[in-house]
Amino acid sequence: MENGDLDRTLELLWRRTLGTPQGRRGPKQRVSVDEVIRAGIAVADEEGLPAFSMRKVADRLGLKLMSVYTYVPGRSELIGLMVDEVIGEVEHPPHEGDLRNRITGVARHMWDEFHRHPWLLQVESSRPWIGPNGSERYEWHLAALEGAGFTDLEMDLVVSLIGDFTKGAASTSILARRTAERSGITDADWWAMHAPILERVMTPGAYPLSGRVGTAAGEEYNAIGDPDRSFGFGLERLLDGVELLLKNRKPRDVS
Amino acid sequence: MENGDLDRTLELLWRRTLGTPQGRRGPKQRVSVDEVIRAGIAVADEEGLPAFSMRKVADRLGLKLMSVYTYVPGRSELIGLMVDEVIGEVEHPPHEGDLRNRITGVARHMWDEFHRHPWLLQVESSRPWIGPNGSERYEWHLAALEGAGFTDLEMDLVVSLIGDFTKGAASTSILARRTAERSGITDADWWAMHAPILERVMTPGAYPLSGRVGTAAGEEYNAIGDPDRSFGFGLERLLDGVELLLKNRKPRDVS
DNA sequence: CTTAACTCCGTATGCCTTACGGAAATACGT
DNA sequence: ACGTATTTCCGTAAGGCATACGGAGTTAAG
Repeated sequence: MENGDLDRTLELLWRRTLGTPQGRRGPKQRVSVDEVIRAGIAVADEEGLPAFSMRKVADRLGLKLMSVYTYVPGRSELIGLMVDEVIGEVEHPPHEGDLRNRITGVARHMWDEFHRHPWLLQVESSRPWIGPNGSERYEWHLAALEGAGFTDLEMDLVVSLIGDFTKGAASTSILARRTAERSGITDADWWAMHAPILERVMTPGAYPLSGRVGTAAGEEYNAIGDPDRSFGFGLERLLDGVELLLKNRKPRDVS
Repeated sequence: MENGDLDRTLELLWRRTLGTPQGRRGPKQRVSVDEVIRAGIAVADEEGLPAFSMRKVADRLGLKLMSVYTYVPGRSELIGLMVDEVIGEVEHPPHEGDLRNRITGVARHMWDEFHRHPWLLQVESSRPWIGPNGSERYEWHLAALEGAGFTDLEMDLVVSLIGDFTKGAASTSILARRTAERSGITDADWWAMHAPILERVMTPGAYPLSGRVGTAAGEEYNAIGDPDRSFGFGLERLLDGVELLLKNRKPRDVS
């Protein structure tokens, strides 16, 4: 990616023309960049990022492979456009209630988004493509915390904390769902296949806690785990911890 | 993967022979399964999982591509073996001190492991291959919580919480590191390339909080973020939250 | 009505996994 | 001692992938 592609991709993201206003000669484009982006999202929704290919996008648009490259510079830039598009899909509702409510809203918003488009978890991006919807998202996250008593730095740290935890939890949840779908094997079947072999191979009594806790969890969940419940439980602990940070400080401010 | 591969892979993981004790005829194997696993780890360490290929493993061993398949059933099974091998690399120290100390130890142990072998984050696995080192790891995680006053179910939930958060935070950290290494561009340079374009494209004053907090964070970190610090900060909040769960219950037990 | 600009796409390069089958090497059974 | 079953190593081929490059055809500007 050289500078030309950077300019080009930011133009596409912000739907603005910065350089030469693009000549009008030559054949009309058969589809629009938006259609390319939406086709890309459809492919990724259905098959995940590893199976996402430029050819499949082309097929879906009725174009041949190489024509797609006249709309977007390349695969990774298209993915950047898809991400920003998807962030803009659902309105960011105004924040309401106390801090606890606000943060819960932010975390669940992310959680739902990951489940709507699981491939978001497979996009490897520090240094994201900065688009209008991503920018609005960060602003919305910060707005949830504004006025609660955090320093600016703490606001950034808390946003990271929510994001990291939600990302980790969602990734567990989505992996479990995808594994079940793709393999066509339930957790119970999977365990039934492993148990007899493992019994022969493990030293009996070697893992007492795992046995006890694993059994308790297995009976409660009827599965290896319950990702929704883990997310809910973790979020409550996390909120307790964040509230405590403010409680421990506020008395000093008052005195 | 059919049942033959499951048996075979569990045999390899636990270094045990379950079925027929394998005949001794034919040419000797030129390398050992352990060498294959170590070669795989070396490739993954250097290039990451997406670039990890059976051919590169073969090259490193002085074998031709297809010979590797006489040692392990396939790519994903080899990755399973690599994961368990890597988990066994560093001893699990006995847990010491109070709950806070113990959980911190567990979380930092995971954090370090992810940084030692970043490709662990790219292994997509609910339903992991169950090997001896992974089993010992789960037992060790639970042992950190045993006796603190959790129910069995809570023990499982707290382990998930630590894991999810650490995974999310480590993934941010490693992505930042890898991006910097691969691109050869610092965060500052990256921002210097974007800023002038974004200024032209964003409505001025559209993102007041982002501007304020982003500037504060940028000045503090001299980078987009400080993943180590985020991890430390998040872990403290999380520990506060987990401790609170016990504090709120213990008085009832006493009364 | 020429020509510049643009779209669409064929081809080629160089990756990847893994199914299949053949050749060579080895040790067991007799 | 010798045939034969077994095993290893590997060549080939099928069916994927991104993208560089250049050519053919289409359209609008001058």
